[in-house]
Amino acid sequence: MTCPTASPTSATGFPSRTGTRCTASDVLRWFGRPDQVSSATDLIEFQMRQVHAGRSLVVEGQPFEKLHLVSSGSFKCVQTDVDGYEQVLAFAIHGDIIGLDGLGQAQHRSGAVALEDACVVTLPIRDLLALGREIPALEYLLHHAAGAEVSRCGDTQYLMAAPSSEVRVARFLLQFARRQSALGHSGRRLRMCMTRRDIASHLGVAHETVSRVLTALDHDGYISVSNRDIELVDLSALYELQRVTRGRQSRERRADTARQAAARALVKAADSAAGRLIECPDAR
Amino acid sequence: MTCPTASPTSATGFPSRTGTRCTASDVLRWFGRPDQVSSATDLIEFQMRQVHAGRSLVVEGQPFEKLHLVSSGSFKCVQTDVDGYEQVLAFAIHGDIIGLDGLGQAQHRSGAVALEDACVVTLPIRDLLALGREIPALEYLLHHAAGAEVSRCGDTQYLMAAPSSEVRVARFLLQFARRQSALGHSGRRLRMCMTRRDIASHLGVAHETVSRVLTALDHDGYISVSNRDIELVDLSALYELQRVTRGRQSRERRADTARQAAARALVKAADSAAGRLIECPDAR
DNA sequence: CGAATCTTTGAACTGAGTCAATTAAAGTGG
DNA sequence: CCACTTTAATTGACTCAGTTCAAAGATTCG
Repeated sequence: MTCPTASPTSATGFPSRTGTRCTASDVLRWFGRPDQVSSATDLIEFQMRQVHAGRSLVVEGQPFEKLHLVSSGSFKCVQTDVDGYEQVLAFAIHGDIIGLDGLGQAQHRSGAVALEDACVVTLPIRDLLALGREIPALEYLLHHAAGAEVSRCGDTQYLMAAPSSEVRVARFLLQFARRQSALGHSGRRLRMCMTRRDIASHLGVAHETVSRVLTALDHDGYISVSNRDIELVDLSALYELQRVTRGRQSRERRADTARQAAARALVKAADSAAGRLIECPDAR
Repeated sequence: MTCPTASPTSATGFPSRTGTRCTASDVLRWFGRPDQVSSATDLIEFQMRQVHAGRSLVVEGQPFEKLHLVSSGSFKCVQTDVDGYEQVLAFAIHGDIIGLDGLGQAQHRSGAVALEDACVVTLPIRDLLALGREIPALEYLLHHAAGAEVSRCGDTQYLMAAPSSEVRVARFLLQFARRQSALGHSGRRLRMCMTRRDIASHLGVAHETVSRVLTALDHDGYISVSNRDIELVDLSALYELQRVTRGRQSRERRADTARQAAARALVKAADSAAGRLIECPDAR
């Protein structure tokens, strides 16, 4: 869930200090619906909560009582199987809502762990539903978040279905970049707070492979990796690479042809096509 | 989304003829909430629609206006990328709600194609939301469906993240069986209406691999494949196989040891563990 | 009955997993 | 603040599961 019209100002202007309370007006502005703000929404307050790096915000099996709107920091959403293997389902950043898997269920089936010190707005589901009856914008917000969550699952599956690990990583980077830029952040310079192992789990590959692919993409000039900071150097080339569904070319041929001028034209054509799964993030 | 307390009687008793209208009471009973049925819900009618095999119920990019409750038949939910590659996101059967990806969005991002002649109940979202205000059970139904959809995404990711294709297929079969048995159908004898290619797309493997794995599982006595009818012969062995997360044994060793008596005990132990991702379906 | 699609099977190649060892980074405690 | 421990990341070598290409059956449908 990203805010479609968020400006950098509103992003930074959002309250993020612990102990601070946050009004429904703040939340609505945050989601790009300042027109829905009223004196009534000014009076509705939600609690904010700080979560330290490595701590769980939601635990698997916990009764479903509230949703969490990420105000700052980031989380990984995980599901642990009987043998203790941790599957990373998603990464939640700024503006995402955590806990939607519990909607209408008795308990959460996935947990959420903070990847860095973070701050969330707590939205008790009972309150939210009650308020939603009087303030349609709040009800809409919930539905929008749920729909977006389902949609994003499709993106993730598309990501995981890629035949080569190189493509998976490329798609992951582009998806991540796109979400960042939708929030008014840089879509080129990315801070990856998660470990390589987390990324690997999310993509369904070995963590060594993630490491190798990142190194390879760096060598080939697609990206620039420095520890957990990744810069997308050649966005259009990366976009081309990510498109490969099957029977991809060898790295040499790609470097010679695909990455040339033609790429840019193709990106534009693809970008304007309807129903695209991954958009090429704007240069910022 | 499956009905937790559905009995075979209520399943077959649900109206499924085209042209028939279906009341909110029918829908509530269908979802195991007969206590919520009232004279008011008797008066609310929803249209039913028949969809022939191969026809689209929802098209990608279509404006979001309604949800569809599958009354009979089955569907595949798909997302097509710019190059025409079709990613199968899920299979919807009896009792599932199609179109939740559009909730709170302007349009659908995934489509739905009937795998066989099917019948659905059309739930216009405007009506549903309006009715939800007066009849909380209907609102709850929507939320429950949305939460279940998100949860199921986790299952699918777990499925796709499996390191070996054998495990992916095993998990897929068990998931499918579990959903069938939750509806009061057999969890052993499965009718797979989708093509091998559809399964392959959903699992993120080559369609040849699906074919090979099914043949292998048949030879090893796990299942019995006859065209699109698959019988799960040894459920506990299949459950054991599915658990393998990494570094699996060779097929011979498995056949010698794991499939023996020990398996059954392990299944029971695992079955009672909380938070399991895939339950071992009951024998029916 | 023929065309199209789906399914199975074979053979060859290779990408990615596994194991292992080294280096780097991030905590921890004195 | 530095030594020490622990965890994360990188890199190499080896092996094999799974993709790809190809071609032969089976099934479905008009």
